Amino acid sequence: MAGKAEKEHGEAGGRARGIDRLIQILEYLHEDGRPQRPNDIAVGIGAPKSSVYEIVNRLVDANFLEPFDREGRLFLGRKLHFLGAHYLETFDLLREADPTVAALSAETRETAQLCMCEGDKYVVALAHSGGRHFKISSDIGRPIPLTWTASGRLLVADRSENEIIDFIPPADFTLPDGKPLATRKFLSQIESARAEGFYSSDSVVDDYTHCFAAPVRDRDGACLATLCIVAPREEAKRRHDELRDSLLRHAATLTAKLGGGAKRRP
Amino acid sequence: MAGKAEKEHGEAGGRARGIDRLIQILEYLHEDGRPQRPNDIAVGIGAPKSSVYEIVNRLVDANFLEPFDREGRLFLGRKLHFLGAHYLETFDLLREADPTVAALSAETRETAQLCMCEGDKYVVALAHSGGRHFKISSDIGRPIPLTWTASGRLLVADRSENEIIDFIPPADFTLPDGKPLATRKFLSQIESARAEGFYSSDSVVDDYTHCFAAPVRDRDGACLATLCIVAPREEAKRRHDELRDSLLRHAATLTAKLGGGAKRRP
DNA sequence: TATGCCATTCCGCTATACTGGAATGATGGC
DNA sequence: GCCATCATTCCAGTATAGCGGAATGGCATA
Repeated sequence: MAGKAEKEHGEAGGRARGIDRLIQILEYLHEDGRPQRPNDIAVGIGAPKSSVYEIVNRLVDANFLEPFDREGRLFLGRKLHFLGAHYLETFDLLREADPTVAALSAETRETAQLCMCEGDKYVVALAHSGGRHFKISSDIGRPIPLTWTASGRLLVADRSENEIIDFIPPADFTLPDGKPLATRKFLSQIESARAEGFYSSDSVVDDYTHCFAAPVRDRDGACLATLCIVAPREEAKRRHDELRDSLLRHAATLTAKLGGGAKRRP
Repeated sequence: MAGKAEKEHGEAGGRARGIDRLIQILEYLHEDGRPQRPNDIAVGIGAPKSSVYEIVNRLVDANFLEPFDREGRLFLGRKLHFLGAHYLETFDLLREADPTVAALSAETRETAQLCMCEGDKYVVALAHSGGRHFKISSDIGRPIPLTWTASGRLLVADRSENEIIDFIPPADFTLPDGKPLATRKFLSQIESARAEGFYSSDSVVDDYTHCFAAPVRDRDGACLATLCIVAPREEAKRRHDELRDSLLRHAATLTAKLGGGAKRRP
């Protein structure tokens, strides 16, 4: 589960099994983000065309993929939405969190998200855009280095310094602009996040947003996820305290709903 | 694509391919609705245990399945949520409809849904529960005969009588209580729904709700989906006109949004 | 501790799914 | 119209994925 010795499946070498091809195809479309032809997919994942055509047809039959246009492009299918919705209903954290995220977004009129670790990366698990149609970032489920986000500081804050260094891939200490993030600096930011139970910073992914993050804890006090607000920098500065308070209040409510809130784990 | 000569994949006979097993497993968990052990899944879909264990492990690695408890039960995984969310963003109708469904639900304080055809069946594609926590029906994506629902009348109303009879499997003219639905009656209900641009009736699936449905149309006037309200029968009777008007208004807005030139992005 | 039941893992065999490459079809430029 | 280019489908061979069955492990109850 942890992020160390991750066995690679879609590996090079001999022939691959259908299952792995299937997973590759879905993940590829998800990551690439745009509808593609079977041929493009084959090239994209480096698989034989004949195999991809064969599997893709089966996936269309099952509504895991869906025809997108008349040029033969395909994209993720409706069935995935159905399965995903079912997952949400069953998974306590997200089920409970969804109304909270919606309420926070409605109250602040900014984009609100629930973020989590996925392996050694950060992902947005839920998002509600604020009133303005600024285009919700909406990269739900797209993994990003933990180091790039305010939430990341909180998500790793339960670990010791050594564990953190061990946990985060060295490559992730390079920011999107190519500049390095000093380990020492990162650790001290984490220390501050841990102490405050809150962290906020300008996004390093874009040039115009500021992100506020607060931890959502289980009953052992472990940080399961972060609730966060993404706002234009202007707005974030002007309404800093208001947004922070709103965020902290909702995060506390959600933690309470989950039966959490105790201190640290034993 | 239509619902006639559907080639069966998970069929009996020789050995099955992994892809088909995978799809079977996910659909089985979705339909059964509760977390299961690999062994239960194997029995449930009638597949060899060794195969299911093997595939299930791979699916857990890929987060398509997720450990559910410490007794080894598994359920649909987070990745499915991510893929499903991505589908939603890309699919105009659902992306546009989501705020409408939310608004309708908020305004009426009843459960609101967007329903569509899936092959020759009816499915709920989006749902927002009303204020009360009556437990949202929330069978998102679970196929139901079109004949069982108010929405079904509208969803087939674009077809001729012969086409309808041809389209709907004979078995679906049996209602959940085992009684038959007369073809003639069904057709005349459709005629009425078509004329009114609205249909409402008590649910035949349960004994305490009433369902209001209105069409959402594309620019050619075809019924893409229905917007609907599910309310307790008491409430539905008392607030009948109010709920109908609210529904029709939102359905018209949504139709306008889509007809205004909504297009898919390349 | 012994016993029975069931879930899970292990293992060798072989039917077949995946593949490479070639044939066919579609598209667009000239 | 006639190529050139690329997407898609067809096909036969073989590496291997899926299978059955047997071994192991877990967890009760006696």
